[in-house]
Amino acid sequence: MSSPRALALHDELRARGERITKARRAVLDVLADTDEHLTTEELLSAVNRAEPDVHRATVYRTVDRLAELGIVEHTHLGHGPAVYHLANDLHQHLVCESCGRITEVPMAILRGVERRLHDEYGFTMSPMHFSIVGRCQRCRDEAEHA
Amino acid sequence: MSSPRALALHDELRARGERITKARRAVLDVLADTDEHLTTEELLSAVNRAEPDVHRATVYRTVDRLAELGIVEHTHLGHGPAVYHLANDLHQHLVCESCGRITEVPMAILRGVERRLHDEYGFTMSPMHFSIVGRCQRCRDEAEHA
DNA sequence: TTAATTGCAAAACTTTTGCAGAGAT
DNA sequence: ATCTCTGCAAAAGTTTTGCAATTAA
Repeated sequence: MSSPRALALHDELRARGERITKARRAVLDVLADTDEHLTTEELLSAVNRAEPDVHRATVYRTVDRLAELGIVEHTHLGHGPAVYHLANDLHQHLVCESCGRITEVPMAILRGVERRLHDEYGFTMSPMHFSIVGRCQRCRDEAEHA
Repeated sequence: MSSPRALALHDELRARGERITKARRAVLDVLADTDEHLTTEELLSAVNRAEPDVHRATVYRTVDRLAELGIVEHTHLGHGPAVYHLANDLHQHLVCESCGRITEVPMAILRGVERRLHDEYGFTMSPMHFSIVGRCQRCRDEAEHA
């Protein structure tokens, strides 16, 4: 039931000397199968639908490992737990502090800051780990008409 | 023992109908007295040096209240607890993922992104709540010579 | 075989909450 | 006097860890 995308990841992992277990397979299957950003708790539920015995601690350890390997990334959308997703397709998250809507924007939006931080501060920015908080168009409009 | 800055905040709070208690006084004194960014735990220790009976829960409630009033802000530097500081003097934090060094840069650095997010996405950015993670000059140099 | 990985249970860590009493205005 | 705020204790929510057993390679 693993998608082609998941299968490719299995191969990559094996090539890097990692073991493919039923827990890891299930985690990768879930992540490869969705565009959502999942908390560990959501990930656990989804994994448990396929593999009821996989333990919460294993999910934590698995995403940690996958993160070290650069295969998953996590992001903080706000307070509360981090959300995980596959590491391809990097993008930046805008979170509306009013309605919670999440908008994904290309990393290119940050190129200017990236350049300035590098030139003026010698600081090399990593792909954004945190979201940008603010207010979306719709909520802004609503606020104006109030 | 309250600094002039702290005293001004007492006045502001009273003017806004808030009560000045020994816990709140202590919290404000600590925050007004440092340029550091403190976790609640650090804040608690500092507060307890002056007021040993002030409880952890009260510190949480106090910073929450002060945040609602716009008097303090908190920022996430990385994983782990948030850090609190007085709300004036807004700046953006760069955190080096290698050595942990924190660099403060003026918010102006983000003006370009702010503009693009507004123009292209109708999104109004709030003063940055999250830090920018990356690698500082020194760690970058060290990595190159290895 | 054997070293990595897991399940479990327990703990660690951060934050929140209900409630009765203390305290600021 | 009134109503906010506090201390306490307990719980809730998230993540980590030690260890023995399992399992992929």
